[in-house]
Amino acid sequence: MVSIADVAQDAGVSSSTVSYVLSGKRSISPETRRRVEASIHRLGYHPHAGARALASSRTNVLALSMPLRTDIDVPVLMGFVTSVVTAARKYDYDVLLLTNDEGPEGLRRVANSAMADALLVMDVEVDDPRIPVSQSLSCPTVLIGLPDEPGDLSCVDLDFSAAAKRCVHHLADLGHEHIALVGPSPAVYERGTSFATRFLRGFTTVARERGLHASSQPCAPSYEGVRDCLDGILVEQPRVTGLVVHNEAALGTLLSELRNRDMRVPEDVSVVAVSPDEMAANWPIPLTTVPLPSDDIGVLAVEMAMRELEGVKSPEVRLLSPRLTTARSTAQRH
Amino acid sequence: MVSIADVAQDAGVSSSTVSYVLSGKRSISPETRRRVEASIHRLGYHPHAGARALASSRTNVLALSMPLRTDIDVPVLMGFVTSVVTAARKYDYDVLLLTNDEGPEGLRRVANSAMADALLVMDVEVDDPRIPVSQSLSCPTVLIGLPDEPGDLSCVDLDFSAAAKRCVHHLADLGHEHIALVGPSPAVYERGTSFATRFLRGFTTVARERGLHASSQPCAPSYEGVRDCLDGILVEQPRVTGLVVHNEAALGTLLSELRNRDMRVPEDVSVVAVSPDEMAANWPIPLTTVPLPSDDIGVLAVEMAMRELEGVKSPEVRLLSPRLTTARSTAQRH
DNA sequence: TTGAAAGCGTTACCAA
DNA sequence: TTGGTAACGCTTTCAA
Repeated sequence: MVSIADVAQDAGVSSSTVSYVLSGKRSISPETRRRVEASIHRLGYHPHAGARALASSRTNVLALSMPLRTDIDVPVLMGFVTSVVTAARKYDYDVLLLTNDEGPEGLRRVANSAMADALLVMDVEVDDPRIPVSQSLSCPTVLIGLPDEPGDLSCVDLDFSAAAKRCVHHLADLGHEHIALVGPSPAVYERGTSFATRFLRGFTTVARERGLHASSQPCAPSYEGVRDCLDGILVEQPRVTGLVVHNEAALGTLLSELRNRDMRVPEDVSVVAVSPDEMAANWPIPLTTVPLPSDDIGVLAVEMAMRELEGVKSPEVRLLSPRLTTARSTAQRH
Repeated sequence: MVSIADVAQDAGVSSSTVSYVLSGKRSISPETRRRVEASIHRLGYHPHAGARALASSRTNVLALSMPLRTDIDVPVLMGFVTSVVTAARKYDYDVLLLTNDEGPEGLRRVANSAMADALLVMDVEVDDPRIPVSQSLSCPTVLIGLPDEPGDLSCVDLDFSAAAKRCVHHLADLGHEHIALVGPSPAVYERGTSFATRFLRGFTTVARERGLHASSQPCAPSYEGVRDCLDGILVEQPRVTGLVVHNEAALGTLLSELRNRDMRVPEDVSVVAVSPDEMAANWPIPLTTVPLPSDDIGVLAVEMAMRELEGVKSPEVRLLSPRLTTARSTAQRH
């Protein structure tokens, strides 16, 4: 392996000079810099990450803890992951992927053995065991999601309460008086994933404010789940004309089941959905949506981690304002 | 930070002894081992990964290179990723995630800077730029997928040719004489992803052998894509009674579009699909499928990498035999 | 069965 | 603007 010493010898300088050329932490004469860079190139030198980490106590690695579930929407998850990795590279960071099957121990292990400089924790639940562990670790941590007690950990998420409110206002503005929420899978509520609760709360609040008749149903992403959910809604609210869908995985099935029941969108029922950015084109009808900006969230999570690593920023909670893009799936009530 | 020297002092032994207690690379008296382990526990010692990597030239990290596409089926991808991470942990390995937006340079960077011991490359294309790079790296590499020229790299994938054959035989055995293949997105063919071609070839070969009338259409995963694809099939083959679907992302839309056109499954048309393991339950009707065993493939990829790292195994190509599980979506031709 | 000590490749401090 | 040189924390060879 070609080391910094080889480069130094080749360029006729000391190894510390080479190091400084690389890091830019002190000024180097143009001539020296040129020679060093030439040697680096000629010898095909690459710094050794382990040696660097040892000497500088910096790994340039971020650990990303990912849930291991089937009831969560996989494309959304993947959106986070890719945007985190891509954003991290902009800061010359790499990403180590942890899954939750190791439990919170993974975070502890990685932090203790100095494999990563900061921790990103996805899909946090209200009472997530990874939270106390992260807090005990004195390693900068950013949570993607919003637990009840973030303590001094940073959080970033979509403002799901505001998102629900936008959906309800939109339907109310169009004259709908009977609306229903198709929520996430029951399992999501049960394990206390806060975005579900926050969305539901926003939904209920504004529905009441606007004097609407509103109900809500969780919805398993299977065909039966969607069918039962629609049955439930139509029993409780036979006059429903507006649907808010907060369940990306069930959306496709739901739309085709509506058609199956001869409920036309938007003539018979308006549909507004929370949906990943990219999916818009995949539906039979352009959907009015509140996009779930997984890219923005991932990028922001990385940026917040970087700020904390630079020591110039204390932990904070950032909730992104939702946008609502209107399309043909919502219309004035007939 | 508590180091190995601290442990050694606390236990009254040398630091090399502590190291050997940890690695098990030489025998230690029970008494010494006990004392050392007690000290480790008491002081909360954790080995420093960077120092280890520097001294041993082993990182215990695997790099996983992931595509960054929207036309690939995301749940399948995620299946690979999670199974790789989980399997890696069994060998005390962690996984560094690379995306293809950095291009093949990511692999080079990670290997050169000794951030990983081996490379796993997902979703390889026939003429993938990551292949020559990997070959030049003298770093054990396992490809997930099967390129035209694997050279001396290991490969693991489902035997897609055999998978197609099973599907066609199944339909032929049920008496279907006019069948069609709903293939992946055109983009997948265009960029030469070999599984698409291998599947198509298997399909065509057996269809001819069995004397069937067969056609095939690529299919974009959008609603329009599915509609156009079905239109195309019904024009070319109005008498089709059997459909082979090799397009996980389009499957849901396709089923609902069939229903929309009053084509009942399986009464009017039998459907057999290549589909991720877990999805089976999500369809309105239990589907006859050839499961895509992403878990098995991920596990196998890790195992092959481990064998190569142990130096006891030379590169090999492993194609997994497909299973076919029958369900209600395929039936005897009426 | 154990210890001493020489690396591993960088960084960063102290001098010049 | 540069060089010398201690760390950094661990593994492993050589000796005992």
